[in-house]
Amino acid sequence: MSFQPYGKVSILIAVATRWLTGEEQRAWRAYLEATLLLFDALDRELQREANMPHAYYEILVRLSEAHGRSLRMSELAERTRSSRSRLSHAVARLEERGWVVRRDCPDDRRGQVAELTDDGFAVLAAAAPKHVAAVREHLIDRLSPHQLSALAEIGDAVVAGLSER
Amino acid sequence: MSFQPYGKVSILIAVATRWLTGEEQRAWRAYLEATLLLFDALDRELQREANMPHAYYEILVRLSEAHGRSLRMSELAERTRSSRSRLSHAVARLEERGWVVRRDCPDDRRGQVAELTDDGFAVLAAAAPKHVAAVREHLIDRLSPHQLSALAEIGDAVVAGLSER
DNA sequence: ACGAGTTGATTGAGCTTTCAACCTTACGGC
DNA sequence: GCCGTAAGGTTGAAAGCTCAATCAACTCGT
Repeated sequence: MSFQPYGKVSILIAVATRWLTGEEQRAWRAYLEATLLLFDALDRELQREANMPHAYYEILVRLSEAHGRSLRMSELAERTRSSRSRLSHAVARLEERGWVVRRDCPDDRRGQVAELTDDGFAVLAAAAPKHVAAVREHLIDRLSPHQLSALAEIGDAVVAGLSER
Repeated sequence: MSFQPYGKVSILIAVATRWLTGEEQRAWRAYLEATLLLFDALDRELQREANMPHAYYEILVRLSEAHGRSLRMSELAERTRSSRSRLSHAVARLEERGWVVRRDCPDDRRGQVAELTDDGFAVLAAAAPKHVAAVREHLIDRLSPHQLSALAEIGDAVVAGLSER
C-alpha cells in the first residue's frame, strides 16, 4: 500500500493527521483540477484578446466600478484580493500603457489613488464581451441554476474563513 | 449608469454580449474571490513549511501515486494539468533539489521518465500533514456534506468542458 | 523506404509574482 | 510636542510561468 498524500491513514511522529476521506478528496481534486483548467483558459484568452493577464483585468474592473473610476491603492488591493506589492507592480505596468494614472491622495500624504483613464476604460470595454463569453462558456453555462447558487454559497463560506485578518 | 464589465446590458458594435445576470455574477465573483484567497493561502503555507509552491507539491503527489513512483513527462503534465514547458522547468528545479530524477524512456527515445527519489518522497510525506490540514481548515471543514458533493459535481462539469482536446 | 507532418521534451527570453527591505507619513500615549 | 509603532506604498532580487522556437525521434502514406 503506497503513501497517499491526501488520503492515507498514517500514524506518524507528531500529530495524528486527519487525512481526507474519499468524498473529500474527490471534491478537492475536482475543484482543483477545474480551477487550474479554467484559470489557465481565461488567462490565455485574455492574453490573446486583450494582451493582459486576468489580474490586470480585475484591476480595471474594480476601478471602472468605483466612484470617479478611482480607488486608493490599499482599497484596490483589498478588492482585487491582491498583495500590495503585486498591485504596485501591476499598476506600474498599467500606467506605462496609459490605462491607469496614479495621483497623490489629498487627505493622506502617504496615499496614492489609482484612476482608470479613458483609454483604460475603452480597453476594458473592448475586452469584456469576449471575457464574459469565456466565463459563460467554461463555467456558468455548464452549471444548473441550483449548482450556480451552490457555488456562490461555497465561495462565500470559503471567503468568510479566509478574509478575516 | 456606469459600465459594468460583467453585468451590463449594452448594445455594441459587433455581437450582442450575453452579460452575466445578478445571480451568475454573484456565483462567479464568490468563486473567484474564494479561489484567489484559498490558493494564495495554500501556496504561502507550502512555501513556508516545505519551501515549494503548490504546483511542485502536486508533481510530487502524482509521482508518489504512480507505479514505480515514476511517470512519463507528458503523462505527468496531463495529470497535473500543467503545460509541458512548465513541467520541464519545474522538474528541473526538483531535480536540482534531489527530489526527482529524470531518466530516458526505454520504449520511446524521445521520452523522459521522471521518478520520485526517496528524498523527494520524504519531503512530500513531511509536507503532507500540514498541507492537508490547511485544505481542511480553509475548504473542506467549512462545507456541509451536501456542499462538498455539489463542489465535486461542479468541478467535474467544468473539467468535462475544458479537458477535451 | 523516405519525406511530411506530428509528438515528446527542452530552452531562453520576457513578464508576473513573491518576499523582504525600505522609506515616508500618520497615530496614540505620555 | 515627542517618541515608538503602525500603516501606505514602492522597490529589487529571486523565483515561477508563458510563449515561441528548437531539436530529436516517431508515424503514416504512398
